[in-house]
Amino acid sequence: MKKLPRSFYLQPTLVVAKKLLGKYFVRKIGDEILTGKIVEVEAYLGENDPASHAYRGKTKRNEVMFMNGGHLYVYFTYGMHFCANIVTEDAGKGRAVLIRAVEPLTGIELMKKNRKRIFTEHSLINLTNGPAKFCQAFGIEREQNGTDLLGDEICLTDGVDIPPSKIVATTRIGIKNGKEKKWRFYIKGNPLVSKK
DNA sequence: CGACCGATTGACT
DNA sequence: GTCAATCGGTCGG
Repeated sequence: MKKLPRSFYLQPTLVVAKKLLGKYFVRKIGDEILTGKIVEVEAYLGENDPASHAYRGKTKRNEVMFMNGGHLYVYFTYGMHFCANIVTEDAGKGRAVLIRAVEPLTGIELMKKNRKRIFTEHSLINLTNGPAKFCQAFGIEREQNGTDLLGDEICLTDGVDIPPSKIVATTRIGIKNGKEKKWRFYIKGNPLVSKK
């Protein structure tokens, strides 16, 4: 599986968001390799987007969003959860794509261990079908904020091709401002897409 | 400095 | 369906 080059992340954010569907998110923890196929994302367009953390400019919290594309922006919210974003475009833009859900492929036992909830049955639905669940399963916390996705710890690789007819565009979840924009994308019919 | 609230989740009526 | 958990960022006084 080929690692995505820097140039992939420097494309326009909405293009990257759609192309991220079907790509593999790879996270190395010691000898274990966790892999998940990205099935749901949301785009946040920096200074033009009132829902984005970068809307009011660069701060200590969101400075990673203003690095050049191909870095990981991790933020803490609701006093207990982490969410992970893929930074896009050139430095200074403050744009990123939130990973909302992935389909577990490898390292599933470790993902289960990382999640507090106990998974008895065959169903893996609740393992990674939400932005904070995905972070928990993949062990992504404050420490991973700013990680370069061209390094060894975390990277993205070519996954499977998703034809445009399988991509659904709809409004984003859990925000108040800018909620009319259809900047949430997911793979049609995939059972791991988060619901609401 | 204090009040409010969030790119959420899971437990409970 | 409702709601608490839990804390750091942001905004108003």
